[in-house]
Amino acid sequence: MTIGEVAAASGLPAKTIRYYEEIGLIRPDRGANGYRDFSETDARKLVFLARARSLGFSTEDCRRLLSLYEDRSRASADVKRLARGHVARITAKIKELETMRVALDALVAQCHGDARPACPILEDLARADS
Amino acid sequence: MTIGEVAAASGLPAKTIRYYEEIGLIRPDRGANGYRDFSETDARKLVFLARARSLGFSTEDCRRLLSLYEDRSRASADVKRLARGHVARITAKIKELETMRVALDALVAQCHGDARPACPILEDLARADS
DNA sequence: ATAAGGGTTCCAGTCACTGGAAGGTCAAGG
DNA sequence: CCTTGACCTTCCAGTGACTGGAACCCTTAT
Repeated sequence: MTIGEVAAASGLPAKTIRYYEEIGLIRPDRGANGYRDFSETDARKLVFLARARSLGFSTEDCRRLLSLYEDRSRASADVKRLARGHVARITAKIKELETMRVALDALVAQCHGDARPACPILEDLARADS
Repeated sequence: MTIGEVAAASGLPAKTIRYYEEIGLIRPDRGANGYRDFSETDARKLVFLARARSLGFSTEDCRRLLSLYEDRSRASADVKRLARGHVARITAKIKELETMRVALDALVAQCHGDARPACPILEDLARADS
């Protein structure tokens, strides 16, 4: 398969697939003309990567997940631990964003939003203790 | 004030303050020895920036907020619109992360997490339609 | 004289792509 | 046979918001 074909099959842009090769996530063969030649296995890995990335796994996590995926003697505990760590990071990020949103919502609610300059939002930003 | 003093006063690392000067968010004077010499106004701006960044505003948003902050004839509506846009982006990001977390939680719950290779997490990742 | 603890600049790296330039390859149509 | 267009290739630069480090200067105290 050409890069265009696996791109269509995986939903990943060709640029991204080249990048994944560059960082060693995949190693497609090359044809006589220098074009990449993707096997079914490569295509499956790309689908795997697309899904893992869409779940927010870093490319380094993806590398580990791929090697677990290919390791028939893996322990599911290893996969689970990795996933749990990722969930923890996501949860922390959500909390951080929620905190911001709560603070911002309060400020936005207080602001008249008219033509006058008085603005609780700017006043808050200028306060050192907030 | 020296950079170390405003760093302590604002809570921002000196490196970050230099970066803010580089991108034009502040323009501190220079002493005869080449050292940056921060005014009270600079210090207040840095506090403002620290707070705005902690609420997740981008540096470009910060630039606009700072210019509104300094504009005595501003309309609070402009500030509010900017803040609302930011809240919308945060909300969208939270939704995206929540979606990931729900999917991941479900997968983690299904995984035995033992020494055996069978793993619903990897099986999901390998599925093209998920 | 020197050592410590500031300050300065500049360069490189982070993460995961993305855009663009310059050029090679291939199949189809005139 | 030539061209056109759609592919493919590599390489370089840029994104955002810093952060680390090297190499060097300034000030003060000992």
